[in-house]
Amino acid sequence: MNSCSPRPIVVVKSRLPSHCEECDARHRSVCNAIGTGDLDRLAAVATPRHIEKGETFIEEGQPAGDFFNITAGTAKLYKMLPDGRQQITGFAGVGHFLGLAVSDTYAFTAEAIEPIELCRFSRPKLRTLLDDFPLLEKRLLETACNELVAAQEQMLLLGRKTARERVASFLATRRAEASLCGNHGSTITLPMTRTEIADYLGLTIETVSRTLTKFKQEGKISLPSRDEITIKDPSWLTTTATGEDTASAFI
Amino acid sequence: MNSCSPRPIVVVKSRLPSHCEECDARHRSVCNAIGTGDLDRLAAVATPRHIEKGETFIEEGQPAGDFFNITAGTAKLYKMLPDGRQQITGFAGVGHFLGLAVSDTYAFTAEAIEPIELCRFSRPKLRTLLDDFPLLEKRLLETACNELVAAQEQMLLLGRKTARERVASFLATRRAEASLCGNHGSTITLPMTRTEIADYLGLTIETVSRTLTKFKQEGKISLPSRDEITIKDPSWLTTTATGEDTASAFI
DNA sequence: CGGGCTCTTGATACGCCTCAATGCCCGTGG
DNA sequence: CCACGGGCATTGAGGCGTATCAAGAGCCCG
Repeated sequence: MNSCSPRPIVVVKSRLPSHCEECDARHRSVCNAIGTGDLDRLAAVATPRHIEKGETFIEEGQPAGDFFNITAGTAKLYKMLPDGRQQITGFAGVGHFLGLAVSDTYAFTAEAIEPIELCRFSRPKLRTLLDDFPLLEKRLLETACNELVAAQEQMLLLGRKTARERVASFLATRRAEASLCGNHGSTITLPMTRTEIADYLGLTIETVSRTLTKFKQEGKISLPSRDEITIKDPSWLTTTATGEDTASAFI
Repeated sequence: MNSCSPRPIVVVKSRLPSHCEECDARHRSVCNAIGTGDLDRLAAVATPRHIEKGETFIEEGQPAGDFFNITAGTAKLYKMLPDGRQQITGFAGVGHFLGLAVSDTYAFTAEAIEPIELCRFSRPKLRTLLDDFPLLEKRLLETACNELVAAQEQMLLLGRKTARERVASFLATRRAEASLCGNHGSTITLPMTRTEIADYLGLTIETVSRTLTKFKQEGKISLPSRDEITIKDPSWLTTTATGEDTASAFI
């Protein structure tokens, strides 16, 4: 869920297996469970691959044979209904590990919204790795738990929040993630379109757009460009995200 | 998420630590990662406890010191907004393991909607157990992944499904879970109230009630009692749950 | 047989969706 | 350099689905 790719996007050279030590994902991914001395073991079972923007590399319902670790770029993860409605369940950035489903088919589709570099692991190869590095399994459990917490937060958003609260929550989360990545400025850069934001928040593109316009008119944000948003009032954002601003005093 | 407690509820005698082998959760929980010969090790670190209906045993935001394994009854897991709106993120039944959050505070509240029997593990004690039984950690990762898949499915429901589809999905899921527990009848028993169903589906109690009434009028279900629902047309249920019944031909 | 609870049903309001048009940005080619 | 076109975003008008507010019905239990 943490998409920390630098902007503007520069050409990223494909990472060879032997380059695990200099990988951008090295320190923010589960890979950090493996000591530098054993990195060649990891590199031996990881196949690097490049994914174009718009290309899907995991498809819902298809046999789940591989796992992926993103080393550059961002993907959207989504589920679809037969009539085409879709729900984005999350965005996967650098360091994100994908394909954890125990089931034999993938539960969601993953599509690149920026050019992606990733490492592919086959199921049996990952298994041997897990057997040799118990710490790796611990790290996977940790990340799964963190994603579970994020999923519950998203359920609260989708089930109970208003459009205003959803958009504010989205901006607050994006800003918090940017901070984690070392970017403490008040301007956030969005790799996704309005449509993708809408599909993530359970809204329509028009509602997202109208809500952002309203925030701008209220002086809380500004929109320097299509993919940039400047937060002018951070504390307002967090209170709006949870509805505290409209909540009348509750005794 | 699997609540398989028999109805009507009979008095369940508190399970002493040494009784792990005859525990109802023994074979459907992570406990099955521990061989029968080592059960005394498990029993030694598990503190059995009884929870009354309506009592909470995990509170959102409180320090996360313990883990729980439910051996009888059902709990609702929910998050709340400052103004009182709440979203139930899941129901935890027999065999469900709770408290997996890596963070130092709980991410949700757990409240018994039926009388509950559970085993409590302190954080350090679970850690030693995990170190001694690597298989247990594998099982925890499996269950976390399964919950993640369920959470994504619920996000699709909350973000993109209509009230009709939500209620149909809920009934379909409940029926599937009952089947897993050996109950293959077409009547499902609900341990939760209409309000709780509404808070789980992101709806109001009135909408849930109206939708069920409509399904009854259409001859798809019948409502023998307050907490029982008979599915008269299972295939209709699954198509309605995904919107296939209203989806016009998409070329 | 009443009291309190949950559930059901009805009337109305409102937030978001839908449909449709316009505007903006940017790459392309004359 | 500017006209053109395509994609994406914004804005507007109107409709629909679900929420809200308000009774009334059914059920359980004393």
